[in-house]
Amino acid sequence: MPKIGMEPLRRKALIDAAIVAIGERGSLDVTMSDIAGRAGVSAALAHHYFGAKEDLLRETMRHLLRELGSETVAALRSAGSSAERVRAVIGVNISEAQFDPATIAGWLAFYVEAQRSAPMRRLLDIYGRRLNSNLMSGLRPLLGDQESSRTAEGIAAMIDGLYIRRALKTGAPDAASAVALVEDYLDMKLAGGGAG
Amino acid sequence: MPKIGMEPLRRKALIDAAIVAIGERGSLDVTMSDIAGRAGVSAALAHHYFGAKEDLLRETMRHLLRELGSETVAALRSAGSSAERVRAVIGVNISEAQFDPATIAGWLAFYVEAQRSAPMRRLLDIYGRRLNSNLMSGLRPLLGDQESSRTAEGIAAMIDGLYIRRALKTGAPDAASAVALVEDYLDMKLAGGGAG
Amino acid sequence: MPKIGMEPLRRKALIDAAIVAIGERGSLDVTMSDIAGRAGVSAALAHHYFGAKEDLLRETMRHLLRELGSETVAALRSAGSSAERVRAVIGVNISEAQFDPATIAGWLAFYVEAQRSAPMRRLLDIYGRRLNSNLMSGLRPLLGDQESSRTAEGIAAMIDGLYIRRALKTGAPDAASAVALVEDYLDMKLAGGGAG
Amino acid sequence: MPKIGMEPLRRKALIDAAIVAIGERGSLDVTMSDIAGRAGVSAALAHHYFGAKEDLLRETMRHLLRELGSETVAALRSAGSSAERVRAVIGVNISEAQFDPATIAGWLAFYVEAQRSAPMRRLLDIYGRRLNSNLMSGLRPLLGDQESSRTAEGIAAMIDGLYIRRALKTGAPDAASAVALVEDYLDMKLAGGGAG
DNA sequence: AATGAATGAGCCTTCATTCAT
DNA sequence: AATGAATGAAGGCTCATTCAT
Repeated sequence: MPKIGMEPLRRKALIDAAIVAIGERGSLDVTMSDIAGRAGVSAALAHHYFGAKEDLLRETMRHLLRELGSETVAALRSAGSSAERVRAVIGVNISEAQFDPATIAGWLAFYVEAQRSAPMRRLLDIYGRRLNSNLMSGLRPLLGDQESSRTAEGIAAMIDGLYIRRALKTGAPDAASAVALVEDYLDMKLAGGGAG
Repeated sequence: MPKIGMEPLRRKALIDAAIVAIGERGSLDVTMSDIAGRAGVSAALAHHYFGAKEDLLRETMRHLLRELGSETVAALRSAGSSAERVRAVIGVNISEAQFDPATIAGWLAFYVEAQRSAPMRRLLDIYGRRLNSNLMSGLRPLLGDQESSRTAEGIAAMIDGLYIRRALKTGAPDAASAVALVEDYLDMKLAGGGAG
Repeated sequence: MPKIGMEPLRRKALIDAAIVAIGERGSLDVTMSDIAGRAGVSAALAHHYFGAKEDLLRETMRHLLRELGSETVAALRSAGSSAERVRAVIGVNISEAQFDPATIAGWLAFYVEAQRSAPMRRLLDIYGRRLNSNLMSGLRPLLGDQESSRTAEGIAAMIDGLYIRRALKTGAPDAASAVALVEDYLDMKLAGGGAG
Repeated sequence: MPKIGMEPLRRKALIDAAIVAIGERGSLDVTMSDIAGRAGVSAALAHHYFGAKEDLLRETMRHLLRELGSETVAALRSAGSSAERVRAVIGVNISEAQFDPATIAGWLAFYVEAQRSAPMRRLLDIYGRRLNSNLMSGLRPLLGDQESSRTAEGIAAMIDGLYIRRALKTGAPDAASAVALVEDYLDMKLAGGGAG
């Protein structure tokens, strides 16, 4: 019987391969042949399923976003207090899964690409807004609108900064220390520090 | 007009053109022709003066580093207290000059490239160590070794994070707000907040 | 028409085209585009099948060697006496097939290239050793070790010399005269002439 | 005072540099910059004195020919008998001076170029005719017209063959053995061997 | 006499993409 | 469903050559 229902499998394999390839190379500057080869198929098939390279990359990014999204939902579900919600969001963004170099390299590459590609930027905006809203929902009950906003911004910046530093590997903190650094910032805020 | 002594002028023009091109494109994925064209010369001349594309890019990065270095030295010179030293360093890294989108995009592009290119990574390491040492020299008298180290790390991460967010332009803070955000963090630390 | 199994055909066509191109030009200084064009394909395809220009050239030389090898084997098979073996080897090296200007130009070009390229030199060494061993196997029973060695050297030198003179076309002898010249040398040796 | 009469010095230096460069590279595929650099001048000056690369190369070849010519004249002057004349010609063509690898590589390179360039071919033809006439003038009194012609051809072929083998260095005979090989051929001819 | 400055032309090579099977 | 075949377009790099000084 002819192989049926291969499409989802192939798409998944290609996206996974793309993540690995991008992770290794540290940028989106990977060839379709390379990705397809890692997925065990021909480059022509990759085009067959995704259209153009750009589409495959966009799907890959979407995949990363979706994964982060599910992890976040799961983490928030078991968070009781407002503070716990904030910590959950921080924890997910700097979890072992997200903080592995290949994944980080992927994120970075997409950040770079987003400067040029509107669709990519739109995807990243979604992520940004979601992160912000998740942080705000935990912070607002504790700090008020203005300070919450400021704090969310600080946390987000720190996370992004830790990502980029981690990507370069040189003396970058591991996930645990990174989380500690951000939570330390949060703790100071919750303790009433800051401009407020 | 004399046709002699063009080399330094051309090198400068080519490096400036490279920064602009990289800034516009948001990555190192620019062509020699593009860069040379912006500098008003042929691609062949760019090769004549720099050898290979890689060399031109490395020189460009070196230029960025050197500029940041001079600004830092100047800023530190007029800093009186330890706290002022730290604020000076923050101020330079998020100065109008450094925080302009094209320059930032250049930095980012080099960060990405550093994942793959050892020479680039070495250059970035220099920057990282210099930033850290500058921060530490101001923090240590105020916070002690351990907390200084932590704080320096936090500040550096925040700066990098603000850079990357700024590169995407979407709703990113301007230089002034960015400085305020980092100084807020610093103030809390100096006020005795944090893990200590 | 089936579009499968083109590889061996294309490889053959490209190698043939390379021989013609090199023959016309008289050196390896031919472009991939030229070769590909003669084979009726794009330059990109030539790269697809051979990797780099160097590889195509090496394969081309290997092809020349292999052809000479087969012809030699065939000729030796029908050689009865020792003397006939020697004549067979001479005949093959200066056969109509080998003595055609394009083929000769190819050989010459490879000789030149071998001065610079170790892989090419290795290939030519194989040819040299094989020619010598073939000549020796016929000569040794008739002339003894030392004189055989000398004679083989003389024959080989004469053949190479005739090749190079033929390549220049100007007043060079045709295959028949060339063979006669070498056989004349051989006959004198067999008749007891020379230093012995 | 302005440097006067530099022209002949520069021309000589450039031609010498060309010989060295060609000898090292084993072909005419050398750059004007390389040659000029070896001569201690700019590439522009080489053009100033020679016009185009082709002209410099032609002059270089002419120089090689002229040198061989003078050596031949000198050698013939001290040759008494006809046989000695022939040996003198052989000796000059395979003298230490002519048989050094760089010079040989130069000759070979010009042989190759002559396939394409009419002017080069004309120069080589001069050499060929001169060699033939020199050999014939010594052989004719001893062997008669027909056999002389044949013998001259054989000697010339052997010399060319020894050159090419020498260029590849691999197990090629030194000048002395090479001379011995050709003289052995000559001796057999003079002793009455051959087709006659 | 001599050279730095500058370029056009050309070549190798890579790669995304299409197509027929 | 899958792939080998094939190519156009583009980029990096080299080099002979010209020109103004």
